[in-house]
Amino acid sequence: MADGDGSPLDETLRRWELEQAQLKTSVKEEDTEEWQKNATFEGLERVGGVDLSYVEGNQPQACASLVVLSYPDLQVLYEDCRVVDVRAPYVPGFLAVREGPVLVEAVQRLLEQEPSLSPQVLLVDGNGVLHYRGFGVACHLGVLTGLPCVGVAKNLLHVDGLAKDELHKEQIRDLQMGGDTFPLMGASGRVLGMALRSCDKSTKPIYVSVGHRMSLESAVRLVQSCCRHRIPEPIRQADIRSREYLRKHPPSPAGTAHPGPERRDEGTEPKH
DNA sequence: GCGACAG
DNA sequence: ATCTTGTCGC
Repeated sequence: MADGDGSPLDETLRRWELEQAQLKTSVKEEDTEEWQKNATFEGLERVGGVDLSYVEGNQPQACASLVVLSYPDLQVLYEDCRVVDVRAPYVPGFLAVREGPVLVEAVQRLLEQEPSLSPQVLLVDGNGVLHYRGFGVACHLGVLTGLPCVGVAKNLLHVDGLAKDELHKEQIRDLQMGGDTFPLMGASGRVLGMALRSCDKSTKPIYVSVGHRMSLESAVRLVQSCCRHRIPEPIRQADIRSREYLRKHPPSPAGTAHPGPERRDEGTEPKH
């Protein structure tokens, strides 16, 4: 994206790029799970979802949430919400740098503490290979957790010629019912993902792309089978619960780091 | 050159 | 991402 002019920001972006490129290199042949091979996903029992909720716009504190739902009935089996520090800023193309670390931690906690509840696949809020460098947050999480991952974005990332142009809008209008899709083919000719009308109610599609250890076809079918609303239930629950958790456990403003539950003063200014 | 740009 | 009121529909 940016040409190197030597600015500190540029340096940082280049470093992030290299780190991600390194991770991408470690991706091996797409090995898939047994349950992906049959049309009804027999053998699939647990689907995970992750999301972050923020306080205002740029506070370091956020709530990271990981939920695991039963499949196919989509009942919550596991929930983990906690306030975390998010250091990196949001930079389009580098969402994984911002949200990846805390989400990986959440997954690893589950794998260690409740392995029997481990998700067999993870739905991620963001893109997979539908990404500037073919390595979105869903790929990133997949590599670092080893779990099959699917990227689910609520908005189209403009990459490889894809854009919300007239053609795109027309294709959206042609989506008649829940389950309808159209491929997202970049100028390179490669299919980077699928636009999916996830339910009858909403006319705005979601954008599904491969994250890790799964085919696009399976990914789309899986996501659609998890949709009671526009957003697939695992991600939706993670979103709802992280937001609720923040509301109930408001992080202290700034600098007031450690749990300082007590404040004596009622007003800002001591009256004299 | 400017703008567009997952969350 | 987050801030917002009402409103339409099952």
